[in-house]
Amino acid sequence: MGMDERKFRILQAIIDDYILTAEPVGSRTISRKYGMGLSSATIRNEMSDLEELGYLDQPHVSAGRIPSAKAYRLYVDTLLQKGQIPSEDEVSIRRHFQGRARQMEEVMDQAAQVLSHVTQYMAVVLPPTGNSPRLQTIQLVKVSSRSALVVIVTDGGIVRDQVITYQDPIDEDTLYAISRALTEQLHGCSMEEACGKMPDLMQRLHENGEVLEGLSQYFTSRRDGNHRSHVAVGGASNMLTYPEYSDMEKARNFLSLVETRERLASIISQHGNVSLTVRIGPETGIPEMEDCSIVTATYATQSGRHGTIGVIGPTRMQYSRVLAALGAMGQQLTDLFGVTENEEENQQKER
Amino acid sequence: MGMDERKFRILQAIIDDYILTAEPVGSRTISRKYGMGLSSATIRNEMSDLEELGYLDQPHVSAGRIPSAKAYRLYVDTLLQKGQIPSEDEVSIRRHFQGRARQMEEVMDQAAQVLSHVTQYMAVVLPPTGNSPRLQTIQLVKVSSRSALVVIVTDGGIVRDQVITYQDPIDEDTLYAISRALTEQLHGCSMEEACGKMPDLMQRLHENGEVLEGLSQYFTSRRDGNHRSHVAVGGASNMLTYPEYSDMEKARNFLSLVETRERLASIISQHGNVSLTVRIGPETGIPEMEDCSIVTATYATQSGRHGTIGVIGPTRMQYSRVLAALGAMGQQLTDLFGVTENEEENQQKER
DNA sequence: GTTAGCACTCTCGAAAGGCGAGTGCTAATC
DNA sequence: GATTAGCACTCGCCTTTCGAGAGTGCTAAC
Repeated sequence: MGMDERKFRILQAIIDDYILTAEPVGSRTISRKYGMGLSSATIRNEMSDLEELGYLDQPHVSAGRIPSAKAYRLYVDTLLQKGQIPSEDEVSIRRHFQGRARQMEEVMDQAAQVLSHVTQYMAVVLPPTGNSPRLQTIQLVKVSSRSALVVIVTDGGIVRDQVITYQDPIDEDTLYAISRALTEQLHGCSMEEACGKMPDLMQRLHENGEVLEGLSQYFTSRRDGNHRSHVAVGGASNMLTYPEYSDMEKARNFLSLVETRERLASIISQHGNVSLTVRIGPETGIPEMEDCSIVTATYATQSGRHGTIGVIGPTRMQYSRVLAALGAMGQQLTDLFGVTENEEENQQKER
Repeated sequence: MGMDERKFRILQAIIDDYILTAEPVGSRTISRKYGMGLSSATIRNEMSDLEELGYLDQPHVSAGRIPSAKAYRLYVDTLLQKGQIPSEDEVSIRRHFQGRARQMEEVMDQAAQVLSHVTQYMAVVLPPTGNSPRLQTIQLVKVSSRSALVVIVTDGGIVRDQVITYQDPIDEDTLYAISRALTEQLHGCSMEEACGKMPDLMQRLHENGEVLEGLSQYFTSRRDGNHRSHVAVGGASNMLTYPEYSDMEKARNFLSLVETRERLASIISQHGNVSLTVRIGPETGIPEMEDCSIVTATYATQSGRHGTIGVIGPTRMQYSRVLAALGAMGQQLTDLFGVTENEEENQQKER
């Protein structure tokens, strides 16, 4: 007994129906709604086979069948083979980003919002990370006579800023001079390298030791790449719509997980640099998400940095739609950050 | 029939018990657990009176009584009269912020986290707003030859930065010169005033019209004070713990409201500049929160700007504990932003 | 190989009934 | 006059029961 064409079509019908209704599917339903001119009895036999093959589960004897994780896997794999399905959602995604190019975090938030709205599941957007960013410009901005704001521009955009304070007042011109010196010395360095160079610099600019001290701490704190600035989440409450989470305890655990952004980010970013991944139910390896699937896509900024976007929904999610939406959104973000941040031509001119 | 001492104590006992159990309280329970040497029959009579006075509700004839919003109001008012109750939570709050002074948003997030953890309700932290911030320093940081990052420092700390782009390349020294000129001209201005001054400036520095154009747009976008940078939320999932939200539909609506941060922020920030407010159930005026109470406190940074912190929980929340925690956290944040940002001495020296 | 028919299983929802918590009233007591 | 014991009564909730309905597996016929 193997998996023939007919079995496959029946399985597909079952999955489609289950995605729609979240109820176990019976042989009669398939026979009528998805026809193929077969009687329920025949379907029944096939379903029995499919169960034995591990594609279907039966909650109890007198209920219909439910697709297993294995079934979804097959379903998604064939979906992926066929190539991306274009969709009308793509248009609505495009429309949301027309015009104003905003700040990165705003875009991320908006992307999560749109994605969750389009799919009706939960969406997560992570900022670009990867090959540790190279310093490009360092600038100290005077806040008061005894404190300054450190602004660091990396090749991949802006790293967050931070206030440093010191005892001896420093005026603007001096700050500017320090900034120039620092930029000159540290241009093109990674955070680690910058850490290494700091002692040397502190000797050279010893009269401003205090400033450099603060800066040094800052580099150290950012060195470990795991500092994720912002995690945008949208539509978490959508998950409560689905019967999968009608159990309060489950829902609570899930939302509690979503609230710890670091953990969520690490879950979402676990794709082996594959641009489009689908993890189904147990494949996620996360107890709170045993009834969930996670679909991720990546977007690129210039300089090879990649961000991740993901959709989390019940295992019976509308994969084709989610895949399409994620693809479209990934493209959209790539375009967006390409335009906003892309300065390759200019940089080449400069050299 | 009036509200005498004994009635009040009985009412208090009922509220205390209901806060603990979320179950209607019967006369027998009060008689036994909260003694006072009265029999259940006497309590019963008093409860009947209290119901007539509008302090108690009865879900149905053969159930115990439930405190009404009016009862909570009385309860909270006397709590407030007695003055702040010190608590052991204060210590745990203090401990969380020892050492490292971090970036504002991090502190906010952390505050929301701690607050929700201590109270077991949901916590919200809003950044300081108020008397529209005055520009202090404007600095353009080179990102590439054709784009720069605008960093604006206001008297109240840091305003977000934004990238502007332009056609003609500008080098660092020119950017610095522009920055100096802008700072000189716009120091002490509000966003609106800055908007007004821009046309004039654009004439004077006409060769850099493009940069100023971008800047002008930026000012305009920030002019309307409703631009709230960040809303920190913690413990939203805690709300699912309480039987008040065992109804999925309610829970969903609530969480959906929480997800739209603007709306949440506007709800939390609706305190008439009173440093400590309690809104109980219907007093909130928000349908999704009819079973909730909102407690807010404010914290101050220098220059008279105020931020808001709030806790949202079921109407039967542990008010005394929440009030204490909020008070402690408000103080903590005031101290923190006082130390980090407070430069009053220095500023006075400068003048 | 496919299908009709049938007995069987098991869940779900409604109805029924008992339990228990709590009340209000009355009459006795302090 | 306030307090309390006693008692009848109410009503939500829990459990049980039971029938309906959906679905299956098997067998025998096509």
